[in-house]
Order: sequence, then C-alpha cells, then structure tokens
Amino acid sequence: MAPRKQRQILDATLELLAEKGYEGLTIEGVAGRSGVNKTTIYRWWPSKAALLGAALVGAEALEFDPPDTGSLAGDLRGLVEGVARLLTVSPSSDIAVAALGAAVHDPALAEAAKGFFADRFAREAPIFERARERGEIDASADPMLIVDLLAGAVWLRAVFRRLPLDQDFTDRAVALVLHGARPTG
Amino acid sequence: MAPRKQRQILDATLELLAEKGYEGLTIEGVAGRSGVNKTTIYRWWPSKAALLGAALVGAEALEFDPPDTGSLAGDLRGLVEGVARLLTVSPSSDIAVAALGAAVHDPALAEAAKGFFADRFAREAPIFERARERGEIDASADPMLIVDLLAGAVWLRAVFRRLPLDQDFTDRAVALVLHGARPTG
Amino acid sequence: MAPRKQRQILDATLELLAEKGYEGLTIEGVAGRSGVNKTTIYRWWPSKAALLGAALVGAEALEFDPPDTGSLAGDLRGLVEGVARLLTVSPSSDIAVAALGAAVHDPALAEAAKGFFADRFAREAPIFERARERGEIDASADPMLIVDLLAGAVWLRAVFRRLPLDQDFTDRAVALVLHGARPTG
Amino acid sequence: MAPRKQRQILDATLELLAEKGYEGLTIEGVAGRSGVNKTTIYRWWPSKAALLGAALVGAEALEFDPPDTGSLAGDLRGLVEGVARLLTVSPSSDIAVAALGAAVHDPALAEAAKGFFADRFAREAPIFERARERGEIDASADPMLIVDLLAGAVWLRAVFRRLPLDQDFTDRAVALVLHGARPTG
DNA sequence: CAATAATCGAGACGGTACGTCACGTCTTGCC
DNA sequence: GGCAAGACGTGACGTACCGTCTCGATTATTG
Repeated sequence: MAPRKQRQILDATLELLAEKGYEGLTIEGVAGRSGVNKTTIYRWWPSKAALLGAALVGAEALEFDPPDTGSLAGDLRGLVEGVARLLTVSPSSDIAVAALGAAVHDPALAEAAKGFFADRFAREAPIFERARERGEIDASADPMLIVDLLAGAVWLRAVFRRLPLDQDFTDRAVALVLHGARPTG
Repeated sequence: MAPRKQRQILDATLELLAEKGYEGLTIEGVAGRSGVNKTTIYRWWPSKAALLGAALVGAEALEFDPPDTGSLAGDLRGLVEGVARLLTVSPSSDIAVAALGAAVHDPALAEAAKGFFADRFAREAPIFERARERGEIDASADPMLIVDLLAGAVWLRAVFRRLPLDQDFTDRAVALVLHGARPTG
Repeated sequence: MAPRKQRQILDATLELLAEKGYEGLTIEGVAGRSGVNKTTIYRWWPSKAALLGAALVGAEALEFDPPDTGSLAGDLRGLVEGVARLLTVSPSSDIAVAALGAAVHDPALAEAAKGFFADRFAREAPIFERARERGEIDASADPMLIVDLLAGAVWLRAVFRRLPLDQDFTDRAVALVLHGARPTG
Repeated sequence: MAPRKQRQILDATLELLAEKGYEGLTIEGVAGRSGVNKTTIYRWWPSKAALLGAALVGAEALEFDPPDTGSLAGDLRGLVEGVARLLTVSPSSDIAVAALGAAVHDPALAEAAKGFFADRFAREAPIFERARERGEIDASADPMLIVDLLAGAVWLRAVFRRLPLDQDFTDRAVALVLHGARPTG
C-alpha cells in the first residue's frame, strides 16, 4: 500500500537535486544513492517530475514561518528577506530555484508550484489581517497583489538579473509597496 | 568565418523550442528540422544552451517596443500588458517561458537572460525620464525597482500561480506601484 | 547472467566479417543484422575485437579434423591442403584471413589467434606420435617446427604472394620437409 | 606533376603507422603531423591504403641486404635472422607487421605486399645460384619454396604464436630445410 | 619578367560510426 | 505485496574521421 523505501528515495531525490540541479537529477542516480532498485522507483512515481513533486512535499528547506513583527512594514521586510534567503542561500536555493525552474517545463511540477504558492499565501494572509486591524491598510488593499509584487521582484533579481539582494533593496521595495497600499484619506 | 546554414539552424531551434519545450529540444531534432547535419551544429555551438542562446538573439518573438502613451500610468499599463502577452500568448510565450525556465539551470542561458533583461531595461528607461520631466515621479524614484515589481508579479502569476492576467490585475498593479512612487508632497 | 541474444549476435558477427571484412565489420552493423540493439552488444563485449574473439570461439568454419592417412607424408599433405583450403575457400577464408589479419592490430585478437594455433597444434600432435611409432621420424624431430614451416609457407603464398596453391606445391613442400625430418642413419 | 609536399607526407605516414598502427593511422593525423592540408593528401592518394602503399615504397625500415656468408647454411641463417629482426625489432616491426596485416584487408596494400615479396625474392635468388655453383643444392631445388617455408614459419611464430625467435629456432629450421634440399646421391 | 599553370591552404559541409548515458519496460524469483 | 536482479529496446548525446566542395593564395615555369 505504501512504498517501504519512500523516505530514503525522497531524501536522495532532494539531495541530488540540490547537488546537480534538475537536469542532473536522474532516476538511476536516485536509485543508486538511495540503495534501491530502479524498478522500485518506477513502481511508485511515473516520472522524474512526479518523484520530485513528492519529494518537495514536506521538504524542510522550503518550510516557511510568516513573520510577525508588530508592524506591516516589518512583516513585509521579513517576507522579502525570507524569499531572498530561500532563493539565494544554499541549500534551499538549490532546491527551490531548480524546482521552480523545472515547473516551467513540466505540468506536474507546475501543479506542485501552484500548490506551494497557494499554501504560502494562506500562511501570509494573517499578516494582512493584522495590518488591517491595526489600520495600516484599508479593506480594499489586495494582499496577494502585494506579495506577488514583492516576491516577483525578488525572483527576477535573484534569478534572472543575478543582482545582489541587500538591505537597501528590501527597504526600498517594501517602502514603495507600502506607500502605494496605505489607506487613503 | 561564419556558418552558412546559421539562419536555418537558429530558426529550427526556436521552432522546436516553441513546439516541444526546452527538454524536448534536441540537437538531433534541430539537425533534422533544419536539414543540416548534426556535426555542423556542433561545429558552431558547443551545447544546446549555447545554440538556444544564439537563437534567442534577434528572435522576433522577443522583440519589444516600449510604450509611449503620454502618461506614466499609461506607459506602465503598456509595460505590464506587454510582459503579460509575452508570457501568455503563443508563440512568444512558448519561447520566452521555456528559455527563461531553462536559464535557471544553465549558466550560458542565465547570461543570456541577464542580457535580455538589461537590454529591455535600457529600452524602458526613457519611460521614466519622460515621467520625471512631466513631474509624475521625483528624482529619487527607482525605475528598475518599479519594472521589476511589475514584471516579477506578472511572471509569478502567469508562470507559477497560473492565474489569468486580466485588465483588472494590470490596473490594480500599476495603481499600487504608481501611488507608491508618486512624488512626495 | 548471460546474454540472451548471444547466438544471434555472434552469428551476425561472423556473417558480416565474411561479407565485408574486418574494417567493414561494425557494431552497428552487427546490431542491425542480428535485430538487436547496439547497447546490448556493448553490454557484453567491450570492443569489436572482443566481439569477434567471442564469435570465433566455436566458429564452425574454423573447425579442423586432423588427417590420419596411415603415413606421415599423407598426413602432412592433408594438413597442407587443409590450411590451404582454410585460407582460400569461402567462407572459411573470409573469416580466417580477416580474423588473422586483424589479430596483427589487436591484442585481444592476437590472444585469440595464439589460442587458435595452440589448440590446432594440440590436435596435430598425434600425427607425429603415430609417425614416430611407425619410425618415419626420430625422437629428435620437432613437430611444431614442421607444421609451422608448412602452414607458414601456405599463409605466405595464399595471402601475401597471392599464388595458387596446387597439388604440386603441396607435394614439393611436404617432400622437402619430410626429407629434412627423416630419421638419420 | 608531382606533389611538392610528398616527402613530408610519406614520412609522417610511416611515423604514424609505427606509432599507432594501421587503425590509428588517419589521413587527418598525417595531415596534422606533416603540416599539410587534408585536401592536399586526397589530391594525390585516394585512400589510406594507397597512401601507405606509396609510403612503403622506399621505406628504409624495409631495406634488405641479402647475406653472403660463403655457405648456403650461413646465408639461410642470415635470411631467417633478417626476417625475424624485421618482424620483431622496432621500428621496422611496427611498420612491417602493421602494413602486412593491413594488406590482408586491402587490395591496394595486397598488391604492394606482393611486390614487396617479389622484389625481396629477386634479391634472395643469388644466394641459391651461388649454392648451386658450390654444389650445395642441385638444380631441381626450389628456392622460393625454401624461403617461403622459412619466412612463413618466422611470421607464424613471431606474429601469430608470439613465440621468441632465438638462435636455436634459426639453427633447427635452417638445418631441416637444408637437409631436405640437399643434393640427392 | 610577366603570364599562366600547377599546387596548395582555408573553411564549410554531409555522412557514418563510435562508445556512453539514461530512459522506461519486462520477467523471474526472493522474502 | 514489496522488492532486487537482470536483460532489453530506445533515443540522444558529443566526438572522430571520412571524403568532398569551393574559393583564394602561392608557387613555378615558360613564352
């Protein structure tokens, strides 16, 4: 009913992904690393993407604790720093960037990515509830838009522009978005 | 001095990328499609990534005309719509998304992506110069931050969240950023 | 534990060797002819030479029945004729000549050739034992020298000089060697 | 009317043959070694075999001085030793063995080999004329048979059996052949 | 001494085979 | 039921040489 060797297989999957990237991640490699026969992997996961998808569920590296600093500005800074860390500091960056990059090519991973972002947002939402209670934003503000603007910019800079993401970037980005989202009147 | 069959090869490369994605793009496939021998391709480009990098240079699908509507709001809406179109409408989306996704895995393509974004930004900069002359933003505004926030959010939604990018999204995103970047006082 | 397609592969190898010679013998050709995949061949034999070596073991064309005519002269004539046939009559000549020619270039085949000649000599030795018992040669005669002189001359004429090997040659060669090896006193 | 770079090309051909054997001898390699363009070689020799054939003509390593010791026995010993040296001592062995081995596979080289042996025999014939004058053999003796027996045995042992060719072998072989060829009565 | 050949270098190409890697499938038998 | 072991077909990889072609550049020689 359930693969006895699941743990070893999924662990090896993430290790190899972090070490060699998505293209270097092979079923045979996972089999070798985890000391399991190749056919065993195929019995449970139909493809590399499915295997990786399963491995990512519950990957500690992608764990995420939403900040709660007492102010929206602080929380948003925390968010940006968290995303920046996720995308630039090993080993989470190896896993996250490779997996998200692969999601572009593969429907199964795309679905996983969608779930990942949905789940994340559910955990980020309280930040905005608290902010609304504190009067830092008004009801019409769009929390998902705000996090997408910030996280998107971080992705773009970290992955595509390959620019360093320093304190200054965080401050400016959060300030701009915050300013744009502050309550009218 | 120069590959005689360059045009055919690079054209076939982009076609196959659009049709089958990055993983489905093979040198042998390009050779077959372009009516050229495999060795001829290897003579000029050392890898799939290098070949794709070369093909992307001057790819019409990635052409980009910065908007000039007379107002910063209009220009930014134009930008967002342009990026959204690039990432969601075939065939440019097939090419752009696959290529950017692959840039995550490959240094050569990462470099190409960096160049692509740098070049794009150079063409977007005049938008902000005009806005400054019109007094829509002040000197301290950071144009690259603005475009990264907007383009990043578009990428996130189009590629990772797989959400539709409608008129409403454009308006809200531009409004927020514009509001946050408007001149103080 | 053992290649399931061994028979088909080795058969095809000998066929192609006979048809196209050693240089025309290719792994891909053998794969095609035997209806087997190239990788399957490489799984079991590391090189063309090793494959051919394996194919030659037990090749019917190289089978050899030592003559037993009742006299040394007759047996030696039988030997010479046998070698001449081996080296001049299809298909054994195609196989034997090509394989021996290739042994010159390849250590693995050289080893196979060595074994072939050693094995042959073991089967020829009884001829000389019988001759000794009959008093046709004395104890000091060197059987291997005798067969090497005869077989060597056949090789030289058949392969290098491309001279016909007729009855007359056989008679003269055997007579000379026999005369030289006859018991003293 | 004649290739200007002939010397360099043919020299390089023999060098490479000696170094890497026949299979390792490539037109591109010869071009590289001799500092000549590949097309220049193809302009003058249609194939590797033709090139090698040309290179072998006048190869010093194959030079041959027929012995003249004053007795047939001595001359034959000289012959055997000469052939043994040719086939076992570098660099002549590298060239001769490789070339003769390749002659098995290629008509052009086979022709060259034929010429080589014919030429050699023409130079060996005087040995037997002198022997006849001295009364060491009678008119019916067949010189070519004698040299083929001896040279053939040397080839067999040196190349196929990989046996050492010592003084003893020479003595025994010559004695046997000589004894068999001595004048009757 | 220039005109005119012969000879060569260079660059680009299609083509065959190489030997390798990873894929995904199947069968058999152990635990 | 889960797994290991082994054999296999398949596609693509990146490489080495093959043999050919075109176009200029360089030599000789000869008129």
